[in-house]
Amino acid sequence: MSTLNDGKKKVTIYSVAHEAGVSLATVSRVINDSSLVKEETRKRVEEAIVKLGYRPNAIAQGLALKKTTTIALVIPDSSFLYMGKIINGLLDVAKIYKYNIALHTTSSSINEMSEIIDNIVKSRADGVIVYNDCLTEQEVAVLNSFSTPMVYIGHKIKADEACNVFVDYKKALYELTDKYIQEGYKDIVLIEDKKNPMMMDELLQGIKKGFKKHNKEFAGLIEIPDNYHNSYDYLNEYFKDNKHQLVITVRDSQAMAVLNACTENGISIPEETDLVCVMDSRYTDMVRPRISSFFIPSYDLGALAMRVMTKMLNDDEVKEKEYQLSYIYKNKASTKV
Amino acid sequence: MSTLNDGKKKVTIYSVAHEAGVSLATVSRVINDSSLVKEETRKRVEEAIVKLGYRPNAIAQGLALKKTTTIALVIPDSSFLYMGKIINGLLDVAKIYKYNIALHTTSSSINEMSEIIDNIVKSRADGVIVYNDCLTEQEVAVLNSFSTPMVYIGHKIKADEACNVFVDYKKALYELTDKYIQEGYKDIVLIEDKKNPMMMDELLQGIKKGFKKHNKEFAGLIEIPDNYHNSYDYLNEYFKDNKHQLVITVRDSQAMAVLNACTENGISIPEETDLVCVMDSRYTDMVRPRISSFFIPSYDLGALAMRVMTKMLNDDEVKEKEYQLSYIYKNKASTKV
DNA sequence: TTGAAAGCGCTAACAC
DNA sequence: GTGTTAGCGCTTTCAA
Repeated sequence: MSTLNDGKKKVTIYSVAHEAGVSLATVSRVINDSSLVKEETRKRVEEAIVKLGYRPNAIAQGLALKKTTTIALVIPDSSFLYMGKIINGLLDVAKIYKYNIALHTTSSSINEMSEIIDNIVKSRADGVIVYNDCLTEQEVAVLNSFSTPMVYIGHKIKADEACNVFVDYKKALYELTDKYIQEGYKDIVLIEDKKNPMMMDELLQGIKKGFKKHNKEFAGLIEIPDNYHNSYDYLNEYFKDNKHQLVITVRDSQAMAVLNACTENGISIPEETDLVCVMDSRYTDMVRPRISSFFIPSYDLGALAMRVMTKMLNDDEVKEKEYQLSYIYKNKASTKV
Repeated sequence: MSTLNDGKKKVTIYSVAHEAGVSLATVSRVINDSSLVKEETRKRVEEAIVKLGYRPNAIAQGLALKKTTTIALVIPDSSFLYMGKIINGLLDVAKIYKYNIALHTTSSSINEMSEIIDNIVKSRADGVIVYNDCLTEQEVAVLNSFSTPMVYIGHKIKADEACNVFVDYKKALYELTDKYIQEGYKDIVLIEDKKNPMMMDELLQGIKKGFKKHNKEFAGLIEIPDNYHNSYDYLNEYFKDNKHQLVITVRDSQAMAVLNACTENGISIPEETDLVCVMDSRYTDMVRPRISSFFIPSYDLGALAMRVMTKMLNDDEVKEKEYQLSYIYKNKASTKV
């Protein structure tokens, strides 16, 4: 009977103004908490708003104010297990500051990346938060030319306009390597992770530095296929003829592939081989033996990134550009040292 | 020296029109691929666009066209491991149709949920894709009153205006239960997952139906604490005095908790107890023994949801409202049957 | 304390 | 083919 919610009633600021018998300017003042509105008028307007079920149109506000209160987030399309915590951190503080998050994922195609940038620019996001390798210098330049504030998660970047939120993986691996060499370990290998080239680079640097300190040279980088099943098959063959004192992997799935391949080839962990997974995940605690790993504060990485972003958006000049968070090494059952 | 990228040059459709010596209407026609533009003019405009680095302002377009080409996605803030694949599927087809995704996560607080809805309405998303339990009927009603197209992922909902994309978990569990009872199993238990009440309900219905078929009554629902560590501790105690023929869990972490707790209490899987994890994940293949599970087509669930959404946005009337995807049972090393 | 009016950048009739 | 103009829904001076 009633036509209240029937058709697509478009309630605008005009409808409210009309209903309340005021001008649209006054309504605008009310919804923006401007103080210069008589209490009585405010009440009338608020009633009209409720009565009509009015919600300000953020798009129109965006046009008028030249800001969208949305932040673009660019992440790789692969591992949501790791990105998940970052996203949670990010969204939690985005909520506090009333920012929306537009999610963009990158697959490897380079062509596609410029489309994403284009998209972000068109959508006039107030800022961009980018994970690691996702952007090239060129793309950063495009963003900069539109003076879009940017924060990088995961590693340091040189771009003038960008802030960085990161963990010092180089240091982590340096310390680990150093410790192991001091314990007399000689045969240390690192399993490559093709999905994280930048991070790999840092890890390698850390290990090399550790070796150099002891006047040795690192030559233990092992390339394996991409996904779990392929890499497991590969390693299953590999460990038929090879054995190492310490194996370091980047992600949990690689560590588990090593664990399974070793076990099935009669190499016991940690008795014969120590195993360390750089990036912690809950699953490293679920397998047996539990896998030693670094706790990476992913949630905080995300939360901090967003916090820094709001800072850039509000303060004109952000003094601090680099924010380093620290890891914690968790010694578990897969290592003797 | 040059001021090209220096200040925040705001290049609008006017700048381009001026640069090309045409009216803004013509520029609009060019960027919208309207055919009625002389080739020569088009070229001139395109050059001006490149020269000035012009990108249409999606916000202004949104205002003029009354659509934003963004879809709001509402998911629980917990497991990105499972949501990850759904998101990937969703984003892949969103890219094809040039839609943006605004990500919203819900924590349990009810208060907060209405804020999210408010936010979505204000942002004038063209549509909303919601995972499972995330919305109450009331909230659906609000969305409907703004005639926002909606698709639900994960289970059937009765809302008139919404489409559903789902997997029939009830049937899956019914079949599983039936098979096991036929094999003579009597002592079957289901571990509760508090994070997925709706899904739990379906699973329970399926099991009960299976029991009823054999004139039995199911009474094996086990409540355990929420996260992995607590539930592992709990189960470690539990399996000191208990043993079952078949244990069913919802997620991989629960299955692994059961696996570890059983093993550490001398209950061997699958010799003494069969273990099934309903929701497949790569990790169920990484532990030993590999855990039997259902393959859930998460990626397709996401992709289909987005596809259905574009359909709703383009066709006025969508005939098909329910889209069922099928699971595949994967019999692995944790089960004898 | 309130209202009138000029944008914000773009699309879409409607003219020419 | 191309230009003119009236919105889209809101914010924000500037007057009153």
